[in-house]
Amino acid sequence: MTSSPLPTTASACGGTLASTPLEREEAVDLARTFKALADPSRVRLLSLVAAHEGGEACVCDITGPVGLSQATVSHHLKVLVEAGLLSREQRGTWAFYSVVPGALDRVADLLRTTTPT
Amino acid sequence: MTSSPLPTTASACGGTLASTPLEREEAVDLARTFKALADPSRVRLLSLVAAHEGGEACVCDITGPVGLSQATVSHHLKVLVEAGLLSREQRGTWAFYSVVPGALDRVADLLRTTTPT
DNA sequence: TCCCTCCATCGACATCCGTCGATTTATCCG
DNA sequence: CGGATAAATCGACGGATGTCGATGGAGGGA
Repeated sequence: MTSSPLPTTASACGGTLASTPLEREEAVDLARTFKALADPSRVRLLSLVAAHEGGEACVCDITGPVGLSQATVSHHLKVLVEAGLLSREQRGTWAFYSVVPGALDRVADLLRTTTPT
Repeated sequence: MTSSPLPTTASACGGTLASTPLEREEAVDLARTFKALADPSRVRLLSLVAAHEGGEACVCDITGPVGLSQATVSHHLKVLVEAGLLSREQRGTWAFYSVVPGALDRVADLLRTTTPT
């Protein structure tokens, strides 16, 4: 089981990163998400998928623009999927990736220090 | 100079990660910030400093709770400072670290997909 | 059936990164 | 000055990670 979706521990407690000292486990969860975003290629891939027509893109759509080999792109997309940031849908020969709705916002909420009423 | 503060490129254009395909340089900037957050120890240190009395803490305050050697804590704090997330103030023999106001919120804004009016 | 396209996986390689003990630097106090 | 405390830096080591070419496997079309 490699599934390690977005961290809900801290957010479930209503706490943000800055409000309470995180426990070791919470910190590991949070860092796992940031680790997925901690690579220029992945950040770029994420934005390319998000900005692509229909909000989804297949590997061949983005291999060119990002300037990486197909193997590397596949690898990065897998990392983003396992982080719960992208979702994958197989359609015929193609694999379409799209941003998981609300995923980025959930991460943003954990960082916010000013709690909007 | 190792100073590489928070990325303003994307935010200056009013664009978030998901709105427009990022250029290579913007992606590198963004990833640099995420890289600083991509380690459980650093995430934990950040929250410990933020939650500490007065919003600041010296190295000796947090070395115990985080369970790492003094050298490692110093190293992580330096990374967080260079990422623009923490600030350092020398006071006597002690070095006090505190969260840079608005730094985390600025990162959160880059992730947000729903643009608040 | 045969082949072509799309993509995931594998194996390998170089580099980066987290961690530590030891040392150095800086500051304060008697 | 001399000793003690706080923290940064150094050097080293093991493990994680990004990248690639090559291979494999699944679909679709002629």
